[in-house]
Amino acid sequence: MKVSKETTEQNRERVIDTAATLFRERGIDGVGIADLMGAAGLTHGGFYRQFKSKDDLVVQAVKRAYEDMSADLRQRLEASDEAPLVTLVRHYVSDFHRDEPGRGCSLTALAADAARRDDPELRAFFGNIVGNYIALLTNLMPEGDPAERRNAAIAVLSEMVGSVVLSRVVPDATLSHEILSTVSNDLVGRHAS
Amino acid sequence: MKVSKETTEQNRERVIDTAATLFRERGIDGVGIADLMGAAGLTHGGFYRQFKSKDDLVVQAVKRAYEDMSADLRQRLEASDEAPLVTLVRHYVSDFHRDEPGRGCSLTALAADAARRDDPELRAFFGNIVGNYIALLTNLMPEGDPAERRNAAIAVLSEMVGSVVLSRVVPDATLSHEILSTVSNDLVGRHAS
DNA sequence: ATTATCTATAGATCTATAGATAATGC
DNA sequence: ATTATCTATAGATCTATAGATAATGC
Repeated sequence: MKVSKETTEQNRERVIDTAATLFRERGIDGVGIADLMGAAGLTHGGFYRQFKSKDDLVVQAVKRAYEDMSADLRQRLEASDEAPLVTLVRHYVSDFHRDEPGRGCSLTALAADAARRDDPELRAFFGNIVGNYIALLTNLMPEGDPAERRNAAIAVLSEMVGSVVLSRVVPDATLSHEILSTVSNDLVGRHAS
Repeated sequence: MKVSKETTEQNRERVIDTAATLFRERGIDGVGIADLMGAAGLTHGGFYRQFKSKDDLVVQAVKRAYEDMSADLRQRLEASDEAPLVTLVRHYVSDFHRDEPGRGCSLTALAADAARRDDPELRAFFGNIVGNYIALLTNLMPEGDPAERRNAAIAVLSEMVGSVVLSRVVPDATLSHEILSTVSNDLVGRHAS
């Protein structure tokens, strides 16, 4: 039952990847250790040699989710001919993002969950995510002095996050899509360079 | 141990009120039946004479939360001299709302939770909440044709909800407050009549 | 010999039900 | 007699731990 160091590391990485997806899909309380380890092809007993606790995994999974989302975003921005802000908004505020929470932004999938937890490390990392998005959007703002651009970035991030949260809870497909397309067009129209 | 019909009804109402608060504070999975009944001054065995299931209570608690929030909002709008949109935004996008999720809007506290549940009645009611907020905000828009006002309403609601969700997860008090004051000023400045 | 993973289980939850109890309301 | 609430408990989770097992890596 022992396994090579390389396989051990792969197993651990696979558990983190699986958790990053499942937590975003089902919420933190919606994923048990046995569930998770089963989904990663292991049994639950091995978990506590890989991680100190469930909270420990949660932090690592949220970090992984953010890294993956950031890398995906970077690729999309490099591959696109449009203004980066337009590419970002069109991708974030989309039916795709709504329907694929497990591959999407933790701010839409897990922020409300995380806000209720008092784990300082988790909360600090969410603070970093928010700060990084604000910094990114501030840089992408086409006009205004630095303070104006930061304010615009905060407004845009709030609108992006809110629209995805609302679109996910609304069961009527027409209204759900209307929210996303309206916000996407509003942001692109208001801030396109 | 039996109790008068009047007291019975009071007890039931108190359980719903307690649930409306606790679910918003701790999330739906964060409140057990025993917890809830204890907080309402009863024992957990009585729960299933009052409600068909936990899901049944969840729907009623979210409805109660919405009714209470709506009544409070109506009072504030009536009592205020400012433009209703300004009063609404200043109240919704505020440190008070951030710090009192148990008395606030379910869209900020529970929408992400609810989006993961497949209870059609719960989802339908969240759809109604979103639809009602959009209708209210559409009416409060100072200018534009109906389609423009509806689009603006959707954008404003998204920004309101997003700002409160973000402010709650950010542990740094300065950044958290900055998000709320920036969004509040942005919305008031952009849409004040 | 070491150790990654396994099986098994402890102890604490959780939702839900069963049956006892005691006060209301016919 | 009816019934709202109580105590007690079933059965299914959940996080976490203990000890067995078997393959790696010295």
